Amino acid sequence: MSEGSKRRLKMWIRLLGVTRAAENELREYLRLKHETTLPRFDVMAALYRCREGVTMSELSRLLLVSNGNATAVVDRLEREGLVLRTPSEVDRRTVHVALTAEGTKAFETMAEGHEAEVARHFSELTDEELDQMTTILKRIGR
Amino acid sequence: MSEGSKRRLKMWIRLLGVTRAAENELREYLRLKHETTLPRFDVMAALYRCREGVTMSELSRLLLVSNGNATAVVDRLEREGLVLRTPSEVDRRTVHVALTAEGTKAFETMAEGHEAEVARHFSELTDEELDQMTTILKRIGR
DNA sequence: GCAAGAAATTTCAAGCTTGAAATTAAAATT
DNA sequence: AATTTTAATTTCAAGCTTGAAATTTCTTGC
Repeated sequence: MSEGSKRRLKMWIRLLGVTRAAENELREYLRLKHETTLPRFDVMAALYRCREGVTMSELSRLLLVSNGNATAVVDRLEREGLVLRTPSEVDRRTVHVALTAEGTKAFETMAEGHEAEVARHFSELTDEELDQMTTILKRIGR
Repeated sequence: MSEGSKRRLKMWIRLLGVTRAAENELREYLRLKHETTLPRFDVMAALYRCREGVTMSELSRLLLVSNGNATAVVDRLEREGLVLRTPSEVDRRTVHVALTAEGTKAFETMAEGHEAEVARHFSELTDEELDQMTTILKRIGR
């Protein structure tokens, strides 16, 4: 194996560790302060960004999860009255999902604290490091 | 909300996306080429790094997952003969887990391709970016 | 128009994951 | 020495996640 691949592997292992640690903190915040979970929050965040609503396929593509997964989480959120499925008029295969008024309100309540937790977790980074990081991550994501 | 917290949030969202994308590729590699899963691979990788074996607590701390999770994955790996639990002599509460000879061999077979996949996924990064990234990630992890 | 193929969603089984409760054992306190 | 506290692990229910199969609908090529 090449030298470069070893260095990339080590970077990947650190990346995974940092991501897991942050996820664990966010999970705890959502559980303790809002009695919800990270997957639910992620779906709601995606729908908040796309106010007009998205199809199930778009949702799973946005979150990089399987369609079965999206279905399951949306099912639960719908049961709780936080999101709404609307069958499309033009294409009867597709479904539009969007936050309800209640869901929007619930998300806004959580989002501020969520952002604060993220900021706290990455508070040690300087502005320059933040820029470098963002630039590099953008390049990886194509 | 402060300007800095918004920038950190955006960075976090990108970080999450990059991590998920890489995980999805690695998951596919492990499934197609080795008929196994990422969680199983992660446990085996941790045990490969600690050849002498670790306790269940150490394992879940290393992987940043719950102990219940570690128990479940180790259960399955043990059923498949890839890892072995050994009760400690000194402290009858603790258990040592280690790869079996078969498990070690299986891991080595997978590891090379895994490293190659990681290298491929991050191939676009320059040496300098790799350094910057690793340095910053180290700082976040304390 | 119709059959074949492609696309969107759901369903399903199996595995993953969490957090809390239960169990067992060691350590600390009285 | 007995009691309390702390620690390591497992168990459990509920939810999360995947990938494959099934279903329904649209599209495409005859």
